[in-house]
Amino acid sequence: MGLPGRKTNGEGTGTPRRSRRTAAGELKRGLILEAARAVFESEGLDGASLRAIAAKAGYTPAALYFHFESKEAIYAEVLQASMARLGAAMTRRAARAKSPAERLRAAAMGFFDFYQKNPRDLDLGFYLFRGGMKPRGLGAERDRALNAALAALLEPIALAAEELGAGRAEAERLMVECFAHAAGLLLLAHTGRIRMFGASAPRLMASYLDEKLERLGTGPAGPA
Amino acid sequence: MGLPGRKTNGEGTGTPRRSRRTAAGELKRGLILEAARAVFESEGLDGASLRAIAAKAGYTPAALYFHFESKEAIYAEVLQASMARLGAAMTRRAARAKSPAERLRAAAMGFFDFYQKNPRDLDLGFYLFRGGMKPRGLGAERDRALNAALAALLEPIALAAEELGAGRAEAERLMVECFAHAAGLLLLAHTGRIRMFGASAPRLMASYLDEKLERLGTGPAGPA
Amino acid sequence: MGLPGRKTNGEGTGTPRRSRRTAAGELKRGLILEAARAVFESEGLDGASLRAIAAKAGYTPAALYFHFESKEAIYAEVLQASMARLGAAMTRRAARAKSPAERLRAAAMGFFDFYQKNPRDLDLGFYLFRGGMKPRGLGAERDRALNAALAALLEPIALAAEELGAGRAEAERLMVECFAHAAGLLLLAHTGRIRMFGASAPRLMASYLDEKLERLGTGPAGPA
Amino acid sequence: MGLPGRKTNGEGTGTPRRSRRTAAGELKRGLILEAARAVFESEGLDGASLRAIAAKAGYTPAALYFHFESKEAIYAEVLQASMARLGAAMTRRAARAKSPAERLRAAAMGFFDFYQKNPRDLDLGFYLFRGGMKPRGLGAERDRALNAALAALLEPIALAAEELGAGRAEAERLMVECFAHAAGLLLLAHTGRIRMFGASAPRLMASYLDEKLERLGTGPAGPA
DNA sequence: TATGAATGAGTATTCATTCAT
DNA sequence: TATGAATGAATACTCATTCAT
Repeated sequence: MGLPGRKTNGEGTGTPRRSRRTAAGELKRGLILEAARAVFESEGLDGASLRAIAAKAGYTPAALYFHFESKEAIYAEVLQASMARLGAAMTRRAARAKSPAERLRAAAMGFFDFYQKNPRDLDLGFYLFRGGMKPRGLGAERDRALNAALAALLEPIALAAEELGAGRAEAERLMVECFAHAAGLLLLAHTGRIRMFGASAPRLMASYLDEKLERLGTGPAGPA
Repeated sequence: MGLPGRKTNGEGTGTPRRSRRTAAGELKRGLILEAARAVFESEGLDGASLRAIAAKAGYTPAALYFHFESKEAIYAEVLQASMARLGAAMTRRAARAKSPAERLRAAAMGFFDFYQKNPRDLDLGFYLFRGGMKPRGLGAERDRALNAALAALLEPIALAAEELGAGRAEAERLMVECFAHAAGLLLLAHTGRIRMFGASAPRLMASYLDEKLERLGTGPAGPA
Repeated sequence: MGLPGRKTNGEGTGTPRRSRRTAAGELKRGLILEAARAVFESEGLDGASLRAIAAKAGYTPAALYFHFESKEAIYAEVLQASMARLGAAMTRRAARAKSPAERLRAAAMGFFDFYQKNPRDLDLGFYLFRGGMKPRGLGAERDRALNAALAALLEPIALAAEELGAGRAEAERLMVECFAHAAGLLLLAHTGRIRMFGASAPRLMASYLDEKLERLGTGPAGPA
Repeated sequence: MGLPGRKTNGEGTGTPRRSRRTAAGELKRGLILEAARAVFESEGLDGASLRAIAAKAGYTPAALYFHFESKEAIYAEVLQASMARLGAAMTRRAARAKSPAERLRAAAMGFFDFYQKNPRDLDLGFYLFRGGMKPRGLGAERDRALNAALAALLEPIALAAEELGAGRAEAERLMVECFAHAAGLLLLAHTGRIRMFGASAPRLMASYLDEKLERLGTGPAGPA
């Protein structure tokens, strides 16, 4: 009666065997992802079991397997959606910026503030960008996609730096530095290590950008 | 790689109630911690179950409870050992520094390099400093201890900054910023997001410190 | 011996959240309860672990969780079924009684005889009516339900006493006394302490009722 | 190292292989039993693990095996001690009784009150008089001993009844009835089923004895 | 497309007991 | 006489996944 446990797990690469052509199908996928996000939000990463997601979505756990290959696939798509929201937030913010310097600030602070205000998205990002995804074969491809998405998201920072006179290499370096500083501050803030030093994360991020911009104006910092 | 470090291991931390001061006992504790580290290394944090650790150590799961109060206690002690090694590395490095500026650099780069070279310790740190430890009753107390240890480890940075003319507040801010930048860079490097931009994490860290030191020499950055 | 009784089994008791009204499902539930009863019978209450029950039923332990919320839920339902059988037996007996005195006797002796003939049901009752159910959160609610069921079962004794002229308070007292005497005799009989005195439990119960009835006829015993 | 789990369990009957001749040995046995009692008192039956008892006694679990054959053996001896205390309480009470009727009352109420006031002893009695003791071979002999002790304890009731004119058979029957009624009331009281009917257990016991004594005075109830 | 049913592996922890020392 | 160390079996319960229907 129902031989289980034989984790055959697809044909190797990671492309779902489902057709995914019907409009109804897409809609249901969306509802499930919504439910997953809600569960992440309320229960955190550890509480976000397939069962919990299914329950929230009004489905049986088994039903999800028609729409998604695995739990990790759901996680990944939720992260994708999260990054899409992040991108939207950053775009919204950039639209109001008038000068290159303002664009740089808008992009970097947009990134920072999004995660500052949505700590669960941060959780998600940390989790999935790290070793969370077990079936590595599946992960590799998605990893590329996530990297590309991330690069696209951060690109405005580099562009603005170029507009401010930096060379391409320097501009990219600055972009990475901003990303790193933001990530570090967020990590600290998120885990309470910032408050413990009596500091304010957003202010630290802002002043970091101040210094960077000032330096950009002054002149190139030399090759590093 | 084995040496569990100096452990101090007073009477209040998290060891079973009995006396257990025998040399053989301590040795076995060490072997178990070694095994735990190895499991972290090979299986990642999620795979580091009690069973896995016990198996690696050549024990029955139940046997571990003679030596440790709980799984979390093992985790915590492994982390403690990791931080002890970090501290030792930083101290070694600081010993060779002659000027305040060098001391600051030594401390910050010592911190950074340790984790750069021991990515599993980084994993451990990230995991345990975050919400990983569920049973909050135990966790709360240990959290304080870890925070204190961390603060003590980073303090040399602040001290050096003060020697360089910074006020206490500014010095602490700088310390936090260095910590955050290092953490961010490590995170990125660790997850492959740095190479993808063709950058070198240690060089980025070094140049971050250059800028900071230069700014310190120039004069205070104003209140933030 | 199988029939789990009338179970009523509304929507609030202790069954998994889903609809599950399928005939096959109910049947399997019944089989599991049967198995649970059998395990109680052969292993005693302490040996009645989930595993044991599952094994007897031909299931994996995990499978039971599809049909029941928890181990205690199984216990409770087995007890419910037991009480349902008890109720049926008492009702059958009461139907043949013509006078109030006969009704009182029928109720009390029906209660007594049921447990006398089904010692495992007695075990079950003793166990579950005592501190056996650890998770008090669940237990508290169920406890009320069981108390109510028990009270309803014994009520005919009090009613008959009232018909025989007793006031409400006296009638209830008598009911409790009968219950206690029956419980005590059953306990003794069940543990072999009765035979050891060369006495017959049913005869003792019957003569206890004789005395009580005689006393009721004579007049009230005064306040106690 | 250290092949365990092979429950060889003595040579069959239940006589400990220990010598038990030294005075010091007896003293330590006593201390352990004391500890066991204290644990029963504070933790209840389920919390009374060997480990807990050993800890309370200031020993290692393994140490207890020098003094006792098994956990059940400790339980049994604690019960023996409990019954000894019960006997003492009853004797004390009987000493103050002047007439046969008073002696009967003293014995029965002494029994009842002891358990009423020491519910943990009741727990113990219920547990061990029932199927609690797993190694049945061991249990059989002890069972006889316990039965004998119990019979001796209750005998004063029968004796008093004889003094009041009852034949031996009738006297024994009365003794058993009193025992049963007390046991039943205690069970109900102990599990909260008495309060639920708004009755008071001791009062019910007392009035039961009133009726019995009245009936004894009146004349024999005829053979049953 | 979805469900009910079931699985096997896994979770941390407790237990009474044993044995070398 | 007692300990430290270890064991194997047990505990209830969760998980992602599968499959027949």
